[in-house]
Amino acid sequence: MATMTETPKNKCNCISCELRNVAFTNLNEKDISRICEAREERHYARGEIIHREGDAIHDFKYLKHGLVKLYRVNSDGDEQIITITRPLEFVSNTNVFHETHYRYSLSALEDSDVCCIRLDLIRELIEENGKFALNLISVLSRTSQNIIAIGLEIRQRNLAGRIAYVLLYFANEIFRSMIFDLPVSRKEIADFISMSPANVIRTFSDFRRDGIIRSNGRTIEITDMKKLEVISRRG
Amino acid sequence: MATMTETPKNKCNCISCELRNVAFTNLNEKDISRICEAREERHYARGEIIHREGDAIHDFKYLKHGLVKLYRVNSDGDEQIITITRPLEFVSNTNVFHETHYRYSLSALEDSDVCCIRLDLIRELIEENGKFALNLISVLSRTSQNIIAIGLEIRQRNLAGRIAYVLLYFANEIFRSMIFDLPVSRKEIADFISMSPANVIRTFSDFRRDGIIRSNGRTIEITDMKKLEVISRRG
DNA sequence: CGCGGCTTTGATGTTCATCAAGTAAAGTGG
DNA sequence: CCACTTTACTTGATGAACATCAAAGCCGCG
Repeated sequence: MATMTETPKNKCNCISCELRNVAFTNLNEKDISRICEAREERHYARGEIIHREGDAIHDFKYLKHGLVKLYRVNSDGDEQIITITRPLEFVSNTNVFHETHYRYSLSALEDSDVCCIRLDLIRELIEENGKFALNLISVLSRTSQNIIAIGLEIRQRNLAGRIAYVLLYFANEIFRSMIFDLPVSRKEIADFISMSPANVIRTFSDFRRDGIIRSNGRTIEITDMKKLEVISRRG
Repeated sequence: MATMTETPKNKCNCISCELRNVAFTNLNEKDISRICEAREERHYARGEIIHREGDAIHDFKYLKHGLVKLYRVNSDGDEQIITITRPLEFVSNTNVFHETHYRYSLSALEDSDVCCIRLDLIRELIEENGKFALNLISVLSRTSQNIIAIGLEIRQRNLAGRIAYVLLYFANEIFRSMIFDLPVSRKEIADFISMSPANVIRTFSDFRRDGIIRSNGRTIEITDMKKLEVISRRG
C-alpha cells in the first residue's frame, strides 16, 4: 500500500535534492550519480542513536530530515549536549576529516533521515573538484562555528539567561515559531546548559509565573518575547 | 648591525619553513614560491592586537611563533577569551572561509610572528590542488575541534575544576613544563573560564595553601600534579 | 493497576559574585 | 631616580545564585 512517489525506487533523486545547494555544489551530473550510487539513506526513529563516540568513521553524514543532538557521555554516565540541530545546519561531524573515530555521539530527537556517503568518495571529490572543496570547507566551517558560538553564549550567562537563550534558540533557529514542542526533556536541557535539572525546572516555573511563557508538558509558547530577550541579554 | 642569517633578505625561506609540514603540504616548488611571494610576515609585540572582530578578512593567517589569544568583547566592554594557543595548533581564524569579517579578535600574549597570505591565493590553491585542500580541511577541523573541546571542558567544571583544568592546559599543552610564567593576568583567566577575578585569585590562594602549586606573581610551579588532576576531574 | 521515570516544589547548605579596602607592582612624568 | 598614578593583585565579609536532597504528583507503559 505504499504511496506512489516521484522517485519510486528512492534511488538517485539526488539530482533534485535540496541539499545539493548546500554542501554538494559544483558537481556535474556524473559526480552526482557517483554520490548517488555510493550513498545510503538511513532512517532513525526518535531516540535512536546514529553513532556513538568511539565508533569508527566510515561515512560523511548529512542530516536530510529531522532533528538530532550531538553529545558526549562522561565517566559518571551523564550526558553533555554539545548542540541540537536541524538539516541544512548540520553537516556530518566536525572531526571526520582529521580523526578515525567519532569523538561525540549523535542521536535522533525526532524521526530523522541521514544521508551517508562513503568518506573515501568525498575525499576523492575534494581532490578532483576544487570548487566543491571550497564550498565544503565553507559549510564545515559554519557548522563548527555554530557549535563554538553556542558554547560561548551559554558560558557567558547565568541560569535564567541560559534558559532564555535556549528557548530563543528553539523558537528562532529550530522551530521558527513562538509555539513549539520541546524536543528534549528538562534533564536534557540541563545537560545542554550545564545546570541541574531541578533548577532548569524551577526557572521554567518562574518564567511561567512571570507570564513569559506558557507551558504544558513539552509544549511551550513564548508569550513575552521582549522580556525573554532581555533576560537572555542580561543573564 | 643585523645578525647574518641564512636567508639574508628574509624572503622565500618558505621552502624550509617547518609549517610546511602542517598546513602547506603537497605543494610543489612553484606553488611554494607563489605563496612566498604573496605572503607577508608581521611581527606583533606582546599586547598588540592582530585583528579585531568586525575587521574585513583579507588574509589567511598563520601563527609562526609566539602565543595568542582569541577573544570577543561584549557590549559591556568585558572580554570573553575563546582560546589561547601556540603555533602549529592555530591556523587562521575559524571563519575565514565562510564569512567576510572576523567574528573574534586576536591579540598577542607574547611577541608573535604571523604569516599572512592573501586568502585569494589559498582559495586558488585549494581549487587547483586537491591534496593540499584535503590536508587543509584536516588542519582547520582540528583547530575548530580544539576550541570546541576546551569550551566543553570548561562548561562541565566548577570553579576549582576550571582553574585546575586551565593550569594543566598551560602545563601540558602550552609550555610542556611544570613550571612556567602565566601569559595572562588573573583577570584574563577569569575571562577565559567565565568566573569572577576575585574567585580566580582565591582559588590560586587555596591551591597554594594546599601545596598544589607554588606561585609568585605570574610564575607558577605545579608541585602536586596528582592532586591537581583529581580536582580537574572531580570539579 | 502498579511500577518506574520524568516533573515539580520546598528546604538546606554550598558555591560563587560582588563590594570594599588594602597591598604590591608596574608604568609615567618630572 | 624618585614621586606619582595607575593597574593588578589579594583578602574578608556579605548576599545571591545554584546544587543537592527529599518527598510528592504525574504520566506512560506493561
